[in-house]
Amino acid sequence: MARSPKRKWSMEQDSNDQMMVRREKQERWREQGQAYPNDFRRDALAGDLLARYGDMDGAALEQEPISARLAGRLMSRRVMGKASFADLQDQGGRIQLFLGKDHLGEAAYGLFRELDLGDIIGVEGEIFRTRAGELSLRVTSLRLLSKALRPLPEKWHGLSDPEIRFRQRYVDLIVTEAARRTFRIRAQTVAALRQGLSQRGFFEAETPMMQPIPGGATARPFITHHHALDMTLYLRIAPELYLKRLVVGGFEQVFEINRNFRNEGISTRHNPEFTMLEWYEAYADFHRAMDLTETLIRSAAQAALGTEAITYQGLDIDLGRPFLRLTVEEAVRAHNPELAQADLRDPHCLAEQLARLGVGCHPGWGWGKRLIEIFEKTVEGKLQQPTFITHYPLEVSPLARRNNDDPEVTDRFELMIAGREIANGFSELNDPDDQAARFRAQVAAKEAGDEEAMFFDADYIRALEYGMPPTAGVGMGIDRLVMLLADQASIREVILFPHLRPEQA
RNA sequence: GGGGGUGUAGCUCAGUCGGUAGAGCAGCGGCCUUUUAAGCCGUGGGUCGAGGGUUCGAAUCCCUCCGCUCCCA
Repeated sequence: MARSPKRKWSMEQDSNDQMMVRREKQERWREQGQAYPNDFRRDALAGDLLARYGDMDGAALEQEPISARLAGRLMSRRVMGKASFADLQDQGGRIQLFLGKDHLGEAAYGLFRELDLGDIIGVEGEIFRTRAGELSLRVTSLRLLSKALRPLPEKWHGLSDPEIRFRQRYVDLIVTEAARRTFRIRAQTVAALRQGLSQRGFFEAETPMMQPIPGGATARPFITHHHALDMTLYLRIAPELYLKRLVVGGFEQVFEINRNFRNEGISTRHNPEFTMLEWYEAYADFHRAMDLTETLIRSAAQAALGTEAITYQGLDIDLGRPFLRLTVEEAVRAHNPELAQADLRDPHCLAEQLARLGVGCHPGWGWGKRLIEIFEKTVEGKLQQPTFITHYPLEVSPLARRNNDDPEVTDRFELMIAGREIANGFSELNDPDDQAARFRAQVAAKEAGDEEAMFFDADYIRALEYGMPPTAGVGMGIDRLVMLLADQASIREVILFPHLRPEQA
């Protein structure tokens, strides 16, 4: 599969006139002594200085000078002969520097004029307010700490090519404030979820990423090989069966936040590796799981955004109001008025409805699978405000507990927000005999050609035979939740290094 | 897999009817001590994604391929 070489990606030969100039400067810098010093120590961050002294007026600052040592990247420059302004960016923000020949001295001012945008520098000086009123640092000494050999993208428009933004995320993070914000939201979301579970007594576990039998979900796995043991291993598609083994073991409230891998297509909503939160709570049912799901999402929004009223792609979504709760059958009937209640369990009526919708109906599908196909086609995308859809058919819920009143459905829910599945949870199936039967049905489906169907996990059955307490569990897609909170349309915007095709053949 | 968009200087983008490549930022050389998309004067920089075709002549028209991107399945 030969690919045409793309000049902007070639690693070794892509030097240009600007890089030549920077390399010459680097060479001169090397000749002057230690070219990559690491003895500069800062004592402040740009954002902290702005927060702390932003309200202090110029006169007060002159009376009681505050000195600071800052380090960061030179992002812009305004040179006016013997005095200049520049912007320094560090992890806490961006602050303006004032560099006057009088304060800096001839030699250091000369060094400043040699600098290039993107260089990493260390500065020392005093806080003051400019004539225009901007809090700035009057620099009294300056050092080059690391030379930028490559020019930065344009200062005003920044980086707009999405391919370069994802491939060279380091450049994107330097120049795109919105990208930095998205990943701050992500970190705060994960931290809030972790804290919310920890403070309720949940135990954080790490279970295998490489599994001999990939379980806990219906998906095609990645396959790998362990050489020393000469055995096939699968990258996990879910941690579920291991976390429930831990519940058997006595960790009655347990959770994990980690990566899952699914060997499926790539789209604006799918990345081959994605982050999942799963938690399990013994002596709870799916109603309790829905309550906790709701609470955790609210606290994540509050932690990351400071509000529960969000806007997603122009749509106002209120996470503060109680989430709606509807059964699958109620939702399907509401959006398919031509179906009567009795039709919902009638495979023939459902097949006719699928045909009307232009969806093919596989002969192996029972009424439950057919009903879910209709749900996904006619309802799912319309559920904009947070809605729990409950009581999924048994056929599509091989790990969920049967409903007491209606053994054809399970005590399961999915949470839909902005037309997308955000979480999936249920009262866990803890009857080992029922679970074994469900696994056998999955194996039959796999043998009939369903690549996504589950394997039979005998050790998991053995674990259940020791007795698992009645338990509720939830899985929450972190990437999709972050997309929602950060108002991003593509999963690539919320994953630091999304999967892309390789740069060169 | 199907359809739409797109690929031109380091970055962001123009490029008319097919006539041999442009701007801003960045760079380089000057001037300039309160600017903030600083300003002014001067100046270098191009495999127009790749390959093929049509043509006297192709960034432009046609074909194939590659990448990115959006929508649909």
